[in-house]
Amino acid sequence: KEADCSKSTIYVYFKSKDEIYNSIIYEYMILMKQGLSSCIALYKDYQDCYYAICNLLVSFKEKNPLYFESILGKISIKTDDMEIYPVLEEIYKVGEEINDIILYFFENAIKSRNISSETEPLPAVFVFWASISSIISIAYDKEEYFNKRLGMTKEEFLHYGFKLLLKSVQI
Amino acid sequence: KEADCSKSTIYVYFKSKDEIYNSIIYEYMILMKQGLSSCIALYKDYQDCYYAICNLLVSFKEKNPLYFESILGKISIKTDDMEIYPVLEEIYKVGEEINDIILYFFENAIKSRNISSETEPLPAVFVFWASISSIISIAYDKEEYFNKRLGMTKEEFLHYGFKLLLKSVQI
Amino acid sequence: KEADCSKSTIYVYFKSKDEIYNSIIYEYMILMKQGLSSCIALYKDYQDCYYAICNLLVSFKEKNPLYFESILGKISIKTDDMEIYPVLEEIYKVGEEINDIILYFFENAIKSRNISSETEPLPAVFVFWASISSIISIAYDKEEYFNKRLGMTKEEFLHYGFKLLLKSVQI
Amino acid sequence: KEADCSKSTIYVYFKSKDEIYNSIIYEYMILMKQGLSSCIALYKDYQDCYYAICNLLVSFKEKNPLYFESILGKISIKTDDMEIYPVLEEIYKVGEEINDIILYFFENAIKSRNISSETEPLPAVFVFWASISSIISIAYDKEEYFNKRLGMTKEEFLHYGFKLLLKSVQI
DNA sequence: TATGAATGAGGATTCATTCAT
DNA sequence: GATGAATGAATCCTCATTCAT
Repeated sequence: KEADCSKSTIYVYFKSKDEIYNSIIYEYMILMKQGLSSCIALYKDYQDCYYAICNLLVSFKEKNPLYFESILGKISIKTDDMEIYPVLEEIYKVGEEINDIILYFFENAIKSRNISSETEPLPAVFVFWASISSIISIAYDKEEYFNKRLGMTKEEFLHYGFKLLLKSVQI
Repeated sequence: KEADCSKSTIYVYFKSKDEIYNSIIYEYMILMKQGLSSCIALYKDYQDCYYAICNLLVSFKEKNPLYFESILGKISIKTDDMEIYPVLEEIYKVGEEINDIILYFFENAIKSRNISSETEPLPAVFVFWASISSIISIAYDKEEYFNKRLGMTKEEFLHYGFKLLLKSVQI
Repeated sequence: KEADCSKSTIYVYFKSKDEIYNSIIYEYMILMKQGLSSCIALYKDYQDCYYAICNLLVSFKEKNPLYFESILGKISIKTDDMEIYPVLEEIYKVGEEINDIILYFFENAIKSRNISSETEPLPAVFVFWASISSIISIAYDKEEYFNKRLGMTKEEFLHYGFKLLLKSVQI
Repeated sequence: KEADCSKSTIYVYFKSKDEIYNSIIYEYMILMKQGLSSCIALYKDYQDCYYAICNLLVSFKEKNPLYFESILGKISIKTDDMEIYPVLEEIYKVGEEINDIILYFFENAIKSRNISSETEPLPAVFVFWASISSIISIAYDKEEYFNKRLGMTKEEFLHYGFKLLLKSVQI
């Protein structure tokens, strides 16, 4: 409806529903990568950068609630369907690039002695990736509950969560 | 097949597929609650207890990969369907009890000065809940990738993730 | 419509359209085999038997014009789909049995010196099978034309064709 | 693709898929007629001519396996669609001309006392037409089976079939 | 003349659910 | 209480055809 065209027209541009889905994921991942690059480029202070990245993810959840988890879930996944849907290969590549950006953030913060040198940067990338995205998801899903039981707005909860996580690697 | 009865017979006991699904979730949540209670009861050292809880969640993912996320997602959620499916009310209640158990763990660890008194226990419950479950999920989903790129087994990655998280609240 | 049930009901009994199609073919082939057996059993004179077989085929075309060619086409064909549709295996077997019946007819007629001993019975089975079925098909398809241009009824044409064919092996 | 034009362009030259199909058939029928004329002109010996015609048909099957049956099936068919697709009228005419060529072959062979004077040439045209084309079709469709069960190559089977058929009219 | 873009109508298939017995 | 039989509604997808340019 939004594209103002009939169902059959979609099939002129995409081979199957799977391809539509993968293409959407791919587009969002490209945006995600660009957003992350900007964060790294703009914020030199590691804390500013960290929160900028967190907020970027929040804005993705805000704009694409339905695809948020899918986007993150597609990172670092190889499948046999890659031969059928070449876009999956592209998705994998952007996923790697996204990982590399976060990895760069950790390595830099270790070098500048802002986060503990004990931190193994590569696994930490995935621990943070998983934790942050999951915190964002529950902040949205359980917003009402958090208002009532915790007396916290979604934003307050998110900030608390991001801060707590960061402590795990801070000196 | 496993229940050794026909599809129609299921409808004698459950109103709909949704109700079946919710009932399964409910059963698993009861088991989860019992498991958590046991952890709290058995392990007096806060670290032992923490890892016991983590391992409990891992064993749930192992046994019920398909329901793992659903179980955790259903905690602390109120919906309009509660009037249609009374089991949702029960799910909510067990969810609260599960939260209370984890909360008790945090409060105790704060009292015994094992974890930082700055930690706000109630929001921390949710941050940990979200992070641990998400780390477990990606450990299983991206196992192959972690083996290759990180040179880590699933178990090593999980232990690293759990340890890192705990640091966020440790003194 | 004829089965007085909805499309979905069909899928309770058959896995796919292919399976429906193959099952129909199979049923007709069983009938064909039974019909041929009866001919062989009933008619001891080779000419009587030959025409009885021809007429049997005509009656099949009459009753199942749409499947007639398919039935004959499925004889002696092996395909990779046999693993997917077990009924294809059955179709192949009945096809072989049908071939054996016709083969028996030829061998007997050779033994009884009614048809030429030069005739190689096995290839002859297929030549006759192909020719007779094709003659029947055109007799029905071009009936109107034959009426006008040849001044022959369908039945006259068929009889002429069958007789002509038989001459090819007669002493 | 082969015509190096877009799908829509086809519709400039043809009204519908049916018309494309009929036009292809028509072209092949013209070729068939020319081929048959050549056979008649080139081979004066009736046997040489007969086998030349058979081989011509085989080469048509070889080159256009998908259209072979259609080409032969369209001969001597009148339909109501003739008003919609004028090419069907043309197809009918060439069909008649093809019939006349074969008819001429039979009449000549009867005159020259090479084939039996009992043979009614006009119906024989159709019996041979049907039989030869059907033998060719099964030779291709069941080639593998014939190799195994009959120990015959496609070519051997075809030659055997053509020879057998000819016996039906030989003196 | 040529075509890019679009699509309606249909077709195969699935699946949660119902209901008479 | 248990179930065999049935199905409506939806979903993914195809394809011959149209039409504005």
